[in-house]
Amino acid sequence: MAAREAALDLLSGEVLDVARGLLGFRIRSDIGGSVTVVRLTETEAYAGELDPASHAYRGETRRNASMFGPPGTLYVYRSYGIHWCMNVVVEPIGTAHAVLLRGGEPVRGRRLIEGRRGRADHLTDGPGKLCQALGVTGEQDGSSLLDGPVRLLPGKLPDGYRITATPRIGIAKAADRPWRFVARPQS
DNA sequence: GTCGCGATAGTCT
DNA sequence: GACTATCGCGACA
Repeated sequence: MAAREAALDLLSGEVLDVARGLLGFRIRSDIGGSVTVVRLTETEAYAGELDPASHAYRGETRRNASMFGPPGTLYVYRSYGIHWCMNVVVEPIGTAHAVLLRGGEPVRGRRLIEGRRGRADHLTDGPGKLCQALGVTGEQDGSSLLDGPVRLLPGKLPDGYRITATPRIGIAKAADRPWRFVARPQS
């Protein structure tokens, strides 16, 4: 199966399954003439208008418009006025379900990532850091993860990685739902 | 390793 | 005018 079809197949599922299933997938960005790749190890599910913690809970606005697009759309927003955070839109158009990409491990372009981050550790272990590492900004908001500058490539977690579910981070509403998924080497 | 705190500006009430 | 789907730093253990 081609990469595009494999990614679309996953994105057609239910948002919790997508959030879990994205672990091990890779994000490839081709921005500013340079390619960087990160393998995903941390995601969170947001259930659109059904989820008080979702940006889409109160319906469509200027900021969240791309959440209402087709599966595979990239939703990028500014967090705390400083950072960028990226989401993968899933399920049919209009449901505004999405998966926040929170963290990963550098696979390719490590030197470029270190340059963008301005340091050599903690490169991609947080949603703002992940976007900075990949060079993702509001310019990519609304682009397609299937054939845009930032793409989703199928992949598997390294041997020995285990997935755990925990409550989502940094939210006040619906804070009890264990919709954050983290993959770590078995300890 | 954990905890506390300030920075910062767009978005919505 | 209030509230963030965060980060990096310093203090402490």
